[in-house]
Amino acid sequence: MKIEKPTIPKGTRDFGPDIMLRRQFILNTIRTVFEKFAYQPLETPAIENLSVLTGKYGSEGDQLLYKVLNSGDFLSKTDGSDIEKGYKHLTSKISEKGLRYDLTVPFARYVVMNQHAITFPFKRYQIQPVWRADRPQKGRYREFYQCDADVVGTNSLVCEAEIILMINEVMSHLGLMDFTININNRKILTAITDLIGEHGKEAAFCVAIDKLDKIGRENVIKELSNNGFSQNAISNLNPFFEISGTTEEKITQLETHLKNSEVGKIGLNEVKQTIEYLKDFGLEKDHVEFDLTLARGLSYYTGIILEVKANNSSLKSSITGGGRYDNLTGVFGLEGVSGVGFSFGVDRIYDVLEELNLFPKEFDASTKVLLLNFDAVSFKESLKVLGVLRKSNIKCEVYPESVKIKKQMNYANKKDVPFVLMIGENEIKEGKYQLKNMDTGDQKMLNLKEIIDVLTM
RNA sequence: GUGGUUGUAGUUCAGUUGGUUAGAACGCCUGAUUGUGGUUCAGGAGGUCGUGGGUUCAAAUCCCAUCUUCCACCCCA
Repeated sequence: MKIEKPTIPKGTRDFGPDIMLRRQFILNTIRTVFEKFAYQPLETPAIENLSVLTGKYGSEGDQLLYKVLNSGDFLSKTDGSDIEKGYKHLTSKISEKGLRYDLTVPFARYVVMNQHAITFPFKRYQIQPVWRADRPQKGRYREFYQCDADVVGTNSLVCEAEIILMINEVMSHLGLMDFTININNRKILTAITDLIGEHGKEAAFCVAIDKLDKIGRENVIKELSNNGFSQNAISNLNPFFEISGTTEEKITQLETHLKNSEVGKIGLNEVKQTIEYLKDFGLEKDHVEFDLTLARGLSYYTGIILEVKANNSSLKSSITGGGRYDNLTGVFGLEGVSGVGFSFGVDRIYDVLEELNLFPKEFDASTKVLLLNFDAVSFKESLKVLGVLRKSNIKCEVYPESVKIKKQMNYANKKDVPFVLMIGENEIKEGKYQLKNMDTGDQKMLNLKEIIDVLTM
């Protein structure tokens, strides 16, 4: 049999111990903050019925769904003509399940299925991997974690404000101080599309305007024009391009421009109210910047939208995003449930922290002391000592085989174990053990109590 | 889905216009040192040159296909 080198699928990654320690640091930080804000945990299955997933992310999104082939004879429901009808038709016949694409849609599904048991407003957080059949590149993976927190069943803008508080708290715990929370409101974008006379073309408008900082004004105009926006509409857009200044200044300018649009005024008020709440919370620096060009792709947002980017990072894409959706559960038959949520992209946050060298030096997760294994008698005594040390919550291990001391010491060095404990014939006789500090090379004969004192210092 | 890019030892990489037995560093193993590590010294193992096909007297090197890596576009965390 030919031996082939094992590989992992494109866009997926293994997380070795050193990486996992850092990931857990991020994950634990996020989880702690979610729970402090009274969000409750939820997990949903990795695979969902395709009917739950399809049509929720736009036509592009459907392309990026991983479909799971029916088990058993997946061809049993097909015949030759199905192939001729094309792959989309065939897919529906041979695949009924798919990997989840995000955590929001499964959450909506959960809310609908459990509406009678849920007390609204319902605040839940969910930290699980999601999968997208995208082509991988910088900051983009096919399997990645999302950390979502959503509230459903309330329109209160305090939720939006609390999201901004949570983002600030998480970032500051992670040591990432230089970031920007861009916010906007879908209603404002709807209003602008209406005001320039292109009612209903909001989606195309959003996609184009979102790229303003990336491709520039000329190219945005070109793209709008290509998408059927009239010359007149595009020139009507000019005043909006001129909006600038601080968040307050931008809002003031927009108030003039949007005075004839009901929906625009509502959207603007939502932004103002959210910022007002932030002041009430007493947040000193909120990192919030109003950004009229922020649109975000997902089709279900209807109110405030937000996106977080790390400044001074080579990663230009967002590390956190979210917004309000008025009717997410509507597609599953539950109308009138408004929700707002956001999601931390752990994998991207990891990349940023790594690049900016912001990870704490030590995580205190490795072995504190290694017990050397001299011979059978020493080993037996070691097991007793291990039990005592572990009762004192000391991370410890014995080298499992009685090999050369050099090799055992080397093991301690490789794992950055700060202490080794030598339990040999002499030590057992004396009832004291040699504790060696691997950094300084010092070693002392100590009794168990003294050893525990040193190790728990 | 579109365009580009990458692949040689466990790892990071050299490898001339195609020409003997494909190299280095680090890592690994053994010994100097049978109860004391990091350092040093001596020695050793380790490769179907991503895979498959083609051109050639001769291919890591040239051509084709395929997979893989990374980057950009579309879109997104």
